[in-house]
Amino acid sequence: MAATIGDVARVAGVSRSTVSYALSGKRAISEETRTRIQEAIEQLGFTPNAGARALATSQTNVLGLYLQFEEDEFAPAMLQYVLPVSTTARDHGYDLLMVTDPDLVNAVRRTTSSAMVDGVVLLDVTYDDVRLEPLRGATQPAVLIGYARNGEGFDSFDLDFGEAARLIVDHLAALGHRDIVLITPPRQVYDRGGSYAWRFRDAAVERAARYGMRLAPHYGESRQPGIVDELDAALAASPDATAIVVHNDATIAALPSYLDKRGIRCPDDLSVIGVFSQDFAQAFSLPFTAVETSPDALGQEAVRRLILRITAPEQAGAPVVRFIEPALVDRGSTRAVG
Amino acid sequence: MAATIGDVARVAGVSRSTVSYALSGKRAISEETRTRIQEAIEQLGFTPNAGARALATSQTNVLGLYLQFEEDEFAPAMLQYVLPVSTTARDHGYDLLMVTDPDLVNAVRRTTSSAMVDGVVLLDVTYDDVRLEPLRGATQPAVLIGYARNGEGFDSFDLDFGEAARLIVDHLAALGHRDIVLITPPRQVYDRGGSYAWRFRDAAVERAARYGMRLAPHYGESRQPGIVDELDAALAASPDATAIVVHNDATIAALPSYLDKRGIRCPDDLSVIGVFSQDFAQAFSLPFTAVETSPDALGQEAVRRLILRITAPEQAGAPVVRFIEPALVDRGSTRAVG
DNA sequence: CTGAAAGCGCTTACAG
DNA sequence: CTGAAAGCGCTTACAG
Repeated sequence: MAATIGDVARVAGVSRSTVSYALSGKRAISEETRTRIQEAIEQLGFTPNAGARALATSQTNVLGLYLQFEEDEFAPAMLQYVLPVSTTARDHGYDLLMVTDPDLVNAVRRTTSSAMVDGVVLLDVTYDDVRLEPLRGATQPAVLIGYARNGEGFDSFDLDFGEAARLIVDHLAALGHRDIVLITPPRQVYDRGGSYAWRFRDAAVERAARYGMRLAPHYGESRQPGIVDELDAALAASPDATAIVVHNDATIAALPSYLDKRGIRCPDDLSVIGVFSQDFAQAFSLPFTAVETSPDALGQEAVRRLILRITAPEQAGAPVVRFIEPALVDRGSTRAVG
Repeated sequence: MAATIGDVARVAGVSRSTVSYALSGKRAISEETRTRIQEAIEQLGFTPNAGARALATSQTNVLGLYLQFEEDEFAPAMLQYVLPVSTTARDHGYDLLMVTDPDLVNAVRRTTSSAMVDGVVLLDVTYDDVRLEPLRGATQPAVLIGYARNGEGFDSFDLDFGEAARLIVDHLAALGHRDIVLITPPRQVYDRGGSYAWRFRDAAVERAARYGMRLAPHYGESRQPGIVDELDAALAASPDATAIVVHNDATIAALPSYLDKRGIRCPDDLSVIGVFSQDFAQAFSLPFTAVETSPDALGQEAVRRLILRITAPEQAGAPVVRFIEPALVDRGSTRAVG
């Protein structure tokens, strides 16, 4: 069917090894030979067979991206991470194997030990991530987008959610707020071990305590009508709250409509502050001040690091756990009180 | 590093071919030999090398999924199609190579002619889709999710958008509506050749004309503040409109908030009817009657067909263009007028 | 029921 | 500057 390197060699009148070297540039080829080979390649529409190349070089130029679509997760939020990973990989000459098999451990083991991928990107990382075990036995390096307690030995990239919480509480404290509601990720995220959930919440609680502020955390929901019910309940439980902090994608996306419906004016009646990315704000028309989550930067940095570890492990050095610095984007949805 | 079939053979005390046959089940193996092999496999943690297997069998058990993230597209909507494709593929033993390279033609050519994939799933299909040309030369079968004029020879699966439009217009006509606004996909979708855009619009216009109804189409936007501005303009241009039909994901997602803000009650002041999936409705809490777009069914059917064409081409028969039947899901957002 | 061997299409020392 | 050959790790006729 498809042309092989042998066909190219025959048409160009050279040996197969010469064609191979012309392709890789790993040794000098005379100008004339090179053009003959080039012509043969074009004439035959030759592309090297990926399997054969992988077998010979032990490299696939494919990265594995492992993620799950959880029921309690807000799908649009996850997509923000997939895109930069995909783009960055391609920019460096890597394709992406997207693995969504619910049997995580097996999927990781299968794809790594069959040498389908040169490296692994983990999304939806949990505090005790079951995928790390099979990964330790793997020959391929891995990078986590998120943070795992058992992540030792792997590069990790995540937002500094503790710092994000402190930034927000400080901001509200400076404006004079004393009574705050916090909507956290759904309870299932905690159960599953999504550490960003409690890293943010615990830091917020601690910081608020330092200021002597009242801060009431409530588990948010990811689906209607739960989202609205939970908001109602949370606000009813804190009738004097002057601000709401939302660390929950589905809830913040539904908030503009909720506030309208309840006749709550922002920031006049209630200051609002969230945790989401610029892109997310765009897509959902969110007019709220927020800590930027920077999925683009995170994805890009993670993939770059992974590729460095694949191609130049000695340069990559020791595993790094990098918490990127959050920044507050003021969209004017908070105001001074008292 | 990783154990090979030779290692397994040695440990089990059999030949490599016997191990291979034990793996594939393609010939009878004595019970005793089988268990020895099984033990050796487990002891060594053996998984067949994917590249070697691909080289020997000309099969990768990988499907290519080709999509673009367009600026003017509402990302969450696209994800609905990715998920069922991924899930269905895995259910049939296939992994998914996700290709988002902006250089479409080259990406298709490269991945098919290097034999990285056994089959191709095309998303974001346009009326004159440039990816079909390289696909004709490919040895792998392809399936389109969407419709292309130059799609002859390929299996295609899409919603019957013409019928969807007629269903909606009929529904509104039966309720006595005579003056309707239609928000279509963004202009760029038309420019790019997204046929679902005009298939829906043209059918709606034609059907409305038959009833002697006024139907005013407006290009919707995909980002704020354009969405709101365009809605304002569209409604202002049809001050007597009693219903709005929204065939635009970003607009329908923003509509609840818009209606609240403008104090428009639905369906009392305005009947609303959309084109979106059950899942989309859930995620965005959309209380609107709509034509179900069935991304799950579409993705699943498409992948099944593709796999049939890969594994049993003689059974697959002639290429099929399947427009799945739309159904109206009544959520009570339309009412009788006049 | 099992084995020895050829072959899939590349890359890369080894030789010249 | 170029070629002949071994080897990557599988599968599968061919033989027994």
